[in-house]
Amino acid sequence: MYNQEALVNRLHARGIRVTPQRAMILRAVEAMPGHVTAEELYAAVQAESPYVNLATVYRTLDLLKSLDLITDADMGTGATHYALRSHADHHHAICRACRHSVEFPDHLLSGLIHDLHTGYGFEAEANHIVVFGLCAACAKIEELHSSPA
Amino acid sequence: MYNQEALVNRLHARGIRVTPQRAMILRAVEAMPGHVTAEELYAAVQAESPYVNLATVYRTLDLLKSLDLITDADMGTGATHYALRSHADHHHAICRACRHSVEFPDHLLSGLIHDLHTGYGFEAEANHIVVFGLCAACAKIEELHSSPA
DNA sequence: TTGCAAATGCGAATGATTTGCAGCAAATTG
DNA sequence: CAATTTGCTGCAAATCATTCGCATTTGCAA
Repeated sequence: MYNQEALVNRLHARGIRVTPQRAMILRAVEAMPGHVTAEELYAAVQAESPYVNLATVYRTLDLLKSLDLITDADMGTGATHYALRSHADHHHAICRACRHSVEFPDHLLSGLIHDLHTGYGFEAEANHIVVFGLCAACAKIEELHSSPA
Repeated sequence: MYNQEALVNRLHARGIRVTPQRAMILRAVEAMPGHVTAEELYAAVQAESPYVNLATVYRTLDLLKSLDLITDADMGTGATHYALRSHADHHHAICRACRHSVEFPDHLLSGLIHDLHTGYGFEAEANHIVVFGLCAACAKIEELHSSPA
């Protein structure tokens, strides 16, 4: 898996200070699977050391984002979800009814990304696209509700 | 263009009360082009009558959303943008550097929507998809900054 | 060691959205 | 019609994620 120190090394390599709190946050990001909220990371880091501030978590997340090491996505829950860039090989289709999310692979977007590039010169950062809609089950339910008009 | 009373009629048709404030908000939604924030609608309606509350604007927007008459999209500005469902025949590619947005047509997503449907039974409501990335100009600038490594 | 820039903690501020609740208006009932 | 139920509104207060100001601490360089 991940080096568990990969992010720390990346920061070092770029001559960025790696403070204890940053190291803890970085390790937490790497250790947690998939997408995490700032709050969840905060909780994880607190378990290790209670003297890390939520604001610092946000600031570190911002730093990592600006270095392109993590990606963020709005999954429609109110809180931003973060994930390692290297984890971003899939996307999400989220059902607006049951809130469940279906992951779908990267290549379903390759057409769109290609078209945006050739047609508009736009470099889509399609790392964690979120598409809303209705999952199979909920779509069926909606249908029942609307058809007997 | 739009009937200017189309939404009002739709509500009537569904047996939903059309109060003065709702009528004003509905007309404002129809009159304003493209995507609007709740705050902008609020301002527009205030101009007509100062006794309409922001909470009512939100509540009406929720109502319209639940009736599928409008769509909402997070354009990354903090505030949700609303648009008439009938206006939703395009999508947005937003540059994370210059914040400009490129509109792209519906059909670039047809492949994705089709794949999600056949592969996952997911009914994507791809009315106002927002894709972030870099526009042609900003991509070039980024390139200059990173290449001399 | 001295100094300065960068990083942190803390609590307060922000900004969009929601909610509780009392008052009102419209629709429904008898 | 009067009475009653149902739903809408305004208001102000509450939420919730995120950011800021600012005083303090830390890391690294001279």
